[in-house]
Amino acid sequence: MPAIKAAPLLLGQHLVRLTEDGEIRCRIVEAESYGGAEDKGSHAYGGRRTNRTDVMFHTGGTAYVYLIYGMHHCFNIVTAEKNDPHAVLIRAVEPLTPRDAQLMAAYRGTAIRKPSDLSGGPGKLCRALRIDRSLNGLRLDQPGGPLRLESGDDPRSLPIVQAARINIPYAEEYAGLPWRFYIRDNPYVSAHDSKAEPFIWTENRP
DNA sequence: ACGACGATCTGCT
DNA sequence: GCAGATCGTCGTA
Repeated sequence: MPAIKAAPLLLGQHLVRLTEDGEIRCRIVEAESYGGAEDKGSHAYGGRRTNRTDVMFHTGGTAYVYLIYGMHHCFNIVTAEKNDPHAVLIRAVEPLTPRDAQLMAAYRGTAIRKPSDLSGGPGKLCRALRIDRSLNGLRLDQPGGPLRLESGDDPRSLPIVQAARINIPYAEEYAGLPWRFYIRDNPYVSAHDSKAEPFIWTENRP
């Protein structure tokens, strides 16, 4: 399905990471859509298919992980059919239990003063969950896999805020589009938008 | 083969 | 609020 439709549906869903230290469970609280070859903000703009963007052309449910600024990883979920490059960038997650939070904090290796320090931001959550490019191209629907997506809260019950995407000034007319979704007032979200109106997701939104 | 730059984060002012 | 880190990727030659 198109990333713009998949992004709000991913809110509340669980992300499960299996490492040698055990399993970490969290739920997605912020997601940003990168939709199709026409999106000037997307790595696959114009249908650009390179070694890096190749997995964006895979079928929905595949992980797209890349390195940014030479030091941070970003994790995306591919959402459409083969050869149609839609993906949703996961921008923030919330640990389900104190034990999950504790393991994530250990992986972060920096002082956690507020919830968003732990996993509020695409690079932070990747560090907190030990996600790197070794997971690029991974299927997220494999039981027992190192990283997987499982059903969690029904997004229809969540107050969802739709706001502009972050940090894509080069995207021209696509830069300001409200293609970022997050759970209202959630402390793990990377950036709140005071002007945006929250809504309850229905079949016809967005 | 080279150079510019990025879907970010951190620490310091 | 802002500079610096740090390297894979991609366009250009």
